[in-house]
Amino acid sequence: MSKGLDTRTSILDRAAELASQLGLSGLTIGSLADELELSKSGLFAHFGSKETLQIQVLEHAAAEFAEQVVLPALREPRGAPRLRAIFERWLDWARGGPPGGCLFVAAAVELDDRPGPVRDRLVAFQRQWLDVIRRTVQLGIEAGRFRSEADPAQFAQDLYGVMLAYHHAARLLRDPAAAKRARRAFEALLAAAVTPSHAPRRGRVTST
Amino acid sequence: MSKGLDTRTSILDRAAELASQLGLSGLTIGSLADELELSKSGLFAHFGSKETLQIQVLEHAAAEFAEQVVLPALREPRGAPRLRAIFERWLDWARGGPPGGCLFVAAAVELDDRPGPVRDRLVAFQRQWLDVIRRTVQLGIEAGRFRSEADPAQFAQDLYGVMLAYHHAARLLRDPAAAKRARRAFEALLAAAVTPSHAPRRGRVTST
DNA sequence: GCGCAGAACGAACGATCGTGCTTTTTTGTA
DNA sequence: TACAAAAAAGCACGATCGTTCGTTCTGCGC
Repeated sequence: MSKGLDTRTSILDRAAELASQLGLSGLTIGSLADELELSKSGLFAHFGSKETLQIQVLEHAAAEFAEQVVLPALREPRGAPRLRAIFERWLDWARGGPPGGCLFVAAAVELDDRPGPVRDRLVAFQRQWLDVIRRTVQLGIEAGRFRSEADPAQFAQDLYGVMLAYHHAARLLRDPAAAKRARRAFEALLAAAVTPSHAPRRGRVTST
Repeated sequence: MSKGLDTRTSILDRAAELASQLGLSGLTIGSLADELELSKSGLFAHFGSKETLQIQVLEHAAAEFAEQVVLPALREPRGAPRLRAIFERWLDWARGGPPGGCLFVAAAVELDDRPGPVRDRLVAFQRQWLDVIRRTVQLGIEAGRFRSEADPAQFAQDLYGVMLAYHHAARLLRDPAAAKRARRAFEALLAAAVTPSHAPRRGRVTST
């Protein structure tokens, strides 16, 4: 049963790439099969329905996201270092990963009002991820490294905004300064959260 | 030639709604015609191709955006009031407008790597809009209301992030606190930009 | 070597996609 | 009121969509 899993994995790999460019519904079984030099029906048999395929693609991408972003970041010491690791690895994910940008960003906009199990699964993943960010901030507060007035949920939404703005500036507008500005925005966010005694380590962040 | 323009307008109205939910490529001529109780070919004759329809939809939405957001905001006095008007009207647009959220957000993610005239038109619109924000900040600086170190381009990307994060939190996650957090993020952004003598008028923004 | 399960295939299905035609209906005006 | 122009409809096309079915190939335990 190793052969089946092998092709299944390579299907999901390529499917995630395609979906990040064309969306989960723009992803088509026929063209996916062509690219992998499989028959449509042979590929189809692995999943049984397109909806199942879409969910498995999300699942597959989430596993990789956890491996490349979440888990390594959580190994960093709590407080600013861990937050910075989250940000940098997340940025790398959005930058280097698939050619079509982050699959979750594409899926989030595509599914935001299309009810169904695919959307439900995506929402669950996003909530999980925001929870990781929130808990990281909360832990930093409890450790005395972040101000007690800092708001974890606010920080999480703000950080998400930094990443989405990067995605927009870099991918749609092809702005070469997008990453630099994302970093500056993140540092400003972080500087506002750390306690004065743990002043920012990097150069002063004056603008915005 | 009034009748033709009438139906054409109502086609574009409904098409913009549909496209905000299903995307510009998810938008389908057949279903659009059904909803408007037109024949597929009758509707099609107005545009000649689906690509033209997509571009006209963008054009149509951009005109409405200018009318509802840009122009009114530019009538406010320069500096913080104008910036606040931009933000609030933009937020209203994303909130109230079409049932599927902001069409430009959907299109931005959908088209970010699908070259062609539709993408080109969208990029032009987005650049224009970011330019308005940048110039607004720049004018505020020149008027002495914003710090001279403030970075207009940085502010524009950051503000875009606030809006995108709102969109994500409100539309995908159905977070009822999304708008409140977006406002807080905006006020923090603004507070960091205004000159100390023009201190924030609203309550102190401590968190984040 | 035989038999069996899983994997892949080829062909076909109904539906719908965007897009051409030709014909009919509606509209504005002389 | 008649008539040209514009708008809408009707019909058909090739392609592609997701899906189903029966068949063939492949690898592995007995």
